[in-house]
Amino acid sequence: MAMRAAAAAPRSLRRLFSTSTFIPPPITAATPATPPAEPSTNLFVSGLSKRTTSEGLHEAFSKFGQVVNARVVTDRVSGYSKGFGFVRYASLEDAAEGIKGMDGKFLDGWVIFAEYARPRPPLSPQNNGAPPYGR
DNA sequence: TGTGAGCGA
Repeated sequence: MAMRAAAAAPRSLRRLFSTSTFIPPPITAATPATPPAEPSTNLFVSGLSKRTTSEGLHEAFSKFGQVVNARVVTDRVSGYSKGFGFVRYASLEDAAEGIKGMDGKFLDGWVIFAEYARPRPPLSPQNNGAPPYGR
């Protein structure tokens, strides 16, 4: 009565068992999507309004933790906001609270997203932190 | 012009 599911196995799965090459899609491999970075005091905030400034970020994120520094990325030529910024907290726990307290929330009329910033190598002092594309 | 999903000079 019951043993009929095995016989009625999906034809699609038949190939997987007949194939000698067991190559399942690795989950730990590089994913096309953007994986969340590891916990850090540096937060990456996106979805900011063009009118949002670093002060707005600092005040908005300071309500969930001690913000050491907040900065909105702006264009050097035009000076306009790029629509995202960075917020650095005093500790990792404050950063986590800031993410859970501001991620998916409204700021300046726009829904913003807060997450850990990607690990980035520091600038070399020998180059005085000058951009590689600046002769 | 800065109505876009983006990681900083």
